[in-house]
Amino acid sequence: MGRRKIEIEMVTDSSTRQVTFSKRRTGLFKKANELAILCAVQIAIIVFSPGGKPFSFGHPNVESIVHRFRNQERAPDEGTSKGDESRGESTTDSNLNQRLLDLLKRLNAEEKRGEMLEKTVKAKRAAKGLRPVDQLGLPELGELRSSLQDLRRKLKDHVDDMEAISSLLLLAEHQPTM
Amino acid sequence: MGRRKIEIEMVTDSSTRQVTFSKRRTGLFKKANELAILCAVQIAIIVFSPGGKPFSFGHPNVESIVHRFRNQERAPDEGTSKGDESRGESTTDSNLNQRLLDLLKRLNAEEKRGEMLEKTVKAKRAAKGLRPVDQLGLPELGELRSSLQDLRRKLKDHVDDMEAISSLLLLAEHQPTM
DNA sequence: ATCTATTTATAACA
DNA sequence: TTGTTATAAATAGAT
Repeated sequence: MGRRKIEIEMVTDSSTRQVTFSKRRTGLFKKANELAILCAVQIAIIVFSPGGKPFSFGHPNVESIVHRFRNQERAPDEGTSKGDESRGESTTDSNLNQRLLDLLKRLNAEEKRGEMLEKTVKAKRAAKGLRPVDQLGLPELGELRSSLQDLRRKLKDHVDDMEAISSLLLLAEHQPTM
Repeated sequence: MGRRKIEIEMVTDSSTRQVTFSKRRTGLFKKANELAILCAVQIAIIVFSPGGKPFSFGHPNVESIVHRFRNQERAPDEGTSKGDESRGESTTDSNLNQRLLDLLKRLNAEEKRGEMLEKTVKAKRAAKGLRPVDQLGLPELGELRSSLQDLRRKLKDHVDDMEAISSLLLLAEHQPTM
């Protein structure tokens, strides 16, 4: 979104990183605020700056949301009359989210570990227009794929879960240098 | 960012609102993920869907971040070699952030405590188009305003602090039922 | 779920 | 840092 496209990897220059953090944090909070108003929902964000300083955003406030989350309360903002359906999903969803993050972290770690892998992937991408995740053959990436397939199997009947998968795929596509 | 520009106000159509929520939540989580990687920082997001279902994102995970936030720990993610410089700032900034949160909590508490106050405020709002915070006259709210003015005075020369003020004002404007 | 026309967010710069 | 601008991205409405 700037003069140039940048890879999603740690910004090496400390100064630039601080600027990026400030600008993107502002943008993120703005987006969160819009989401809260547009959809009339509660949302909380906590982020620590590169220097370890805490910043937070909460609509209506962080504390109440954290509390509600911890108690896994599911008081309907506006009952969509799908009471039963939504009840069991929350836990599942949290688990998915966590797993999604774990997978992303591993993927990211793999990338940085092997330059060879990166080159291979790029070469393959250049040759065809296939999606990166499906092109990888190393054990670790195969494991990622297996995890995805696993997730898909287990979530066949859960709409929100399918949503989680798409999120994972979306994020995976944007992992740096793939 | 779409075919048309939309106003930031609750989407009235329930179906459209759900779609908007899904799309923007995905976008928000993606942005959070990028921020975490680009700046090597910890971040957590908790949001409840219009149906009351919880969704969360955490890098590395929600729990640890919430915990760190609650204990107001300021362990430096990575020393930017600006030891002295960043040392003094973090405390100031954290204090501001904390104060901001405290003020918001008190404001929120006041709302729930007095129905009378709420009605008065609503009546005043209906009468004119002024911002809520500036309309209140009760001791507690006057105190909030004083705090804001105090903050502004003390922070004249600090950019980050001005940012904190704008955040506070932004949040204050969106306090529920005011 | 996909596909564009547009609106936004931002990486470089100044 | 505070603003400006050229581009990359996000997304509203429609398919």
